[in-house]
Amino acid sequence: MTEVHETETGARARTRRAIVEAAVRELAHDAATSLGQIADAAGVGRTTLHRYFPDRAALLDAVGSETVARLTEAHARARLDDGDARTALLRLCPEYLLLGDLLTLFFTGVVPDTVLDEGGAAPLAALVARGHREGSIDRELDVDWVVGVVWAQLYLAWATLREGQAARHDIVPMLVRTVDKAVAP
Amino acid sequence: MTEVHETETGARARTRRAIVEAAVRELAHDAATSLGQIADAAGVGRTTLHRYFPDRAALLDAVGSETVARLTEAHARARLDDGDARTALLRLCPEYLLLGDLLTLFFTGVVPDTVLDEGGAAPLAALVARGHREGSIDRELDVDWVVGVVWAQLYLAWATLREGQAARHDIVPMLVRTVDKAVAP
DNA sequence: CCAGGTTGGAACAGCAGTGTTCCACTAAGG
DNA sequence: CCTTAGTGGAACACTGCTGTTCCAACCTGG
Repeated sequence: MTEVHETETGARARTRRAIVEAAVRELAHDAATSLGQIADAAGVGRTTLHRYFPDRAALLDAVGSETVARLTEAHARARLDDGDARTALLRLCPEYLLLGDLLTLFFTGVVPDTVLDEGGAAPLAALVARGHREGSIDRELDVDWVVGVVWAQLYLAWATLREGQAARHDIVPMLVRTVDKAVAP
Repeated sequence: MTEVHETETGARARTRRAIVEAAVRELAHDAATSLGQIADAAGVGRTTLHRYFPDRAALLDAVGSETVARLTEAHARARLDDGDARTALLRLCPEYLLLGDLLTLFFTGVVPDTVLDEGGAAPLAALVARGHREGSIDRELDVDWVVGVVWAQLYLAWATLREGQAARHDIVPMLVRTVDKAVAP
């Protein structure tokens, strides 16, 4: 994790970003997309894609790193340490929802879980554990189960949003409501 | 839907079942498995597989039919019309969980949603609508959202079970508990 | 026992994706 | 202006999957 992509010349950084973003979009839509498809979506030749990412695995790695970075930002914005754990958890939901397609990649396992365990998933588990100690989260439910329920509903919310079956301002209240009720003691 | 596979000679029916079951297992594990992989898992030559299912689409169709059939059985066992809707919904959860890998196929969209809409998914939506009328299910939540929450948690429960991270007798109570709390008014 | 139904293996052509090389083109910076 | 980093396209070999054909072996019931 000592890459210094940020310091590369403008053009390179821009191209790299375009490819990673297109990869996220296309992979979320179909985990088995071809590299050619991703290159097209990025508005870039397949040759160029291979110049930045020698093979599929390298591109997937980059997508993984992107995921962890965006996850970390979301944690910061939700201020997980402020107030009681359940309220913090409900603050986190809309932030996670902003991750969009990354949620799909995370959930469908396109990004290897190992990447995420190394810092992406830990804060949420810690938050739930705090809720257990405080008593703001149902102690009858395993930490893993609570984490799973939150992720599952987030993925559902994103899928609904993406399909255009409901608007964000309709979805978020229902998401928060069902998560709240499910995990409350 | 006028196939008469049941009336075929013993050997043919047995082989056919073995292939479909292996397909469910392998496709749940990896939606992009090759037909050769499925044939191996079924303990059958690839030639034989092609004899029963000319191409991939035909096999997927068969898996879809299997899904609808098993779904219908589950609905019958749960007696969806007995008692109040929320209680019936909670009865349905363990029944659905018995579907195992089929849950994964359903959820990951390996089986085209159109197949399921034609009879697989309707009863659940109808049940939730009844719950809304009765008042046993939270009216603040869309029917679609409630259905989604149930499916998402079922999938989570099955995934946890399949990974061996928890036993069925630990999972089912938590599943029922979170579904109940989430959908209760 | 033996004829018909059933099977598996080998071999084939076709296709799509991958990763590579090479070369010509462009545009931005010194 | 002219160098140079960055790019895209064409072509290539290679791999793995698909769907097909053909044939030898096999049981299994009559």
